[in-house]
Amino acid sequence: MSDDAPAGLDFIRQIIADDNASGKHDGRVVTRFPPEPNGFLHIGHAKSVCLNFGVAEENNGRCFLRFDDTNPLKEDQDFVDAIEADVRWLGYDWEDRLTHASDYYEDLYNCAVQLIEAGKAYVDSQTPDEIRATRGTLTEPGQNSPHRERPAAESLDLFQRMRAGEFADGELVLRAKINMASPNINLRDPIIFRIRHAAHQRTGDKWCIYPMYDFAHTISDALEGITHSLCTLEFEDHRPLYDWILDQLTLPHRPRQIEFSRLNVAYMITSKRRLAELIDIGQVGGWDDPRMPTIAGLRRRGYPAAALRDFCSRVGVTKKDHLIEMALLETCVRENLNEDAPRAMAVLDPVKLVLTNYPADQVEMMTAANHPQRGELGEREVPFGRELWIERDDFMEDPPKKFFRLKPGGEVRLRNAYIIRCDEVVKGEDGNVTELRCTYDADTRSGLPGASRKVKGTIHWVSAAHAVSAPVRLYDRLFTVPRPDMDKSGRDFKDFLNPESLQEMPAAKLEPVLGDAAAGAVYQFERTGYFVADSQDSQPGAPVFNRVVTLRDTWAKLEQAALQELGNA
RNA sequence: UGGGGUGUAGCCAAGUGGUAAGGCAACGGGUUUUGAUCCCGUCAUUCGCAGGUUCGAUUCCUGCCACCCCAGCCA
Repeated sequence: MSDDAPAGLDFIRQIIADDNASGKHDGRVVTRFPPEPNGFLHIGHAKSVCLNFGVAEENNGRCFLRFDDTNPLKEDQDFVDAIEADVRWLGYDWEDRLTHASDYYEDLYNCAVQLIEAGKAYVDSQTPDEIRATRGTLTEPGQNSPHRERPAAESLDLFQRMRAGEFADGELVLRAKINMASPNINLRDPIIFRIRHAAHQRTGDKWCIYPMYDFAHTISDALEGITHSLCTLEFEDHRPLYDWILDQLTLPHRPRQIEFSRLNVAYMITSKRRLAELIDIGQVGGWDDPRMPTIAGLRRRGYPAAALRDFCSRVGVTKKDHLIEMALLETCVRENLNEDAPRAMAVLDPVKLVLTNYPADQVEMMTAANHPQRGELGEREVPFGRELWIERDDFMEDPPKKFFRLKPGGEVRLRNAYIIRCDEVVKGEDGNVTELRCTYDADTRSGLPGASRKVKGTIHWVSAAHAVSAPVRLYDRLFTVPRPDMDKSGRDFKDFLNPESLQEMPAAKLEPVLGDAAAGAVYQFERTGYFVADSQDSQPGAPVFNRVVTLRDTWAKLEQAALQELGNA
């Protein structure tokens, strides 16, 4: 995926390489990506997808896409479909290895029976409150359940009747018998099966008892022959339970769990619960809103899958808590898009410019390259006339030093066309510029010898007579602080929403080719950024554009530095 | 004050007993009809802190400090 010189293997790939060298699994590498279908995948999942599928690919191994569907109350087939689409879009293929924890419900039940018969699990009749109250705290041990020593035969009978539907939700629970005094709370007789009279999206009403994560996940790993079960750090203290389960049961294979730190990107949140909340309150349009950190959102935003893969690879895999700067993600996107995106001109915030010495009825077709570095991408004709739209930002009446764009009496090049001079500034009642009256230098048309005359600035434009109008949306970060979910003062993440995360440009004027942009097509609007024709809202001949990312902008940086200077003075 | 983790530049991240890779960012310079791209250069006498072992430590030992995770019949 990356052609960069390999910087040593990350610790997981190192473990795998060592296992391969020692012949631990006869050289087999089997991994799995195990999402719960209770929401859309986000950028953090992308890291896990790339790791699990990537590591398998690199070692001629296999990777399962396994849905961890053990909680019918929260899960939904729509999420299953979305997750499959996202993984596929990211560029990975699970071939025939699409599985579900629910595929193993019968095995899981049998494993539970095995545990009960071995005296390693018991049915507890305590209420949820009692169980919570006797679990102890971080510093105090828990107390044994009064039913802990219930005879195996009795537990077995109760467990069978739990399955048969004789009890209500919460009435009974199956617990592993480990150690209520363990300093690791996960080992204090964890619940492994609970009653839930709820229809499951795959098994329907067949079951009314459902396994808990630790039990289902561990055994699913073993049944699938997973060699390296990669998960995030918060499961680190579940590993003793994972290993305990493997120790008690007769399973065909012994997987190993390895934990790595989850991906955190500044100004983003990756909590499905919180993302769902943003949708509920109407802050965003849905899971695929272009501002969402979901795979679907990033895709709709115009981020290429290859850029996401590159990002995950550049971020690395460690056990360190980190906060990746957005700049890295944006660099990956720009690098990818710069390669292939055809260039075009679009004026986002237009102001009228009239060439007073240009014939009113004349139209010239200007030749423009579709890519400055890749001639093979061809050229196109762009109509030019007496009245043009230019970017409001590209004119300043009283500019600072080093402003290379248009100013009264100043010259600038119109990209792919002529050098012009600004003669007159027309303003409205409110003092805003309504029109710039300029003259063009006929000798300086692009391609003509006179074009070699140097002027400091080049600006983009669109012929007013030929302009296509289209909605353009500018997106910015959803939050105003790097860690909206980690506020020390206890404020809610919603308190940090960026009111300017979406800015609509209703008057944008595009050059004609852009009017035919196909949904999903990405262009570089020269000097402003990369834009994608929205996959949902674009109609044939009537595109709606989303800004993917801005171009790197040295001028904006200078301006900001100047402002900072003023502020400090 | 229990248990489990983690601490290498602004942000990531290699290195794990022999004297600090690489990327992003930043900053300088060159090319440029995108202030884009591209190219060149600069950017840790130092590896959370304090001791110790050693000819020599980011790497080994001891102590301390900081941060993250865990008390769902969620995953």
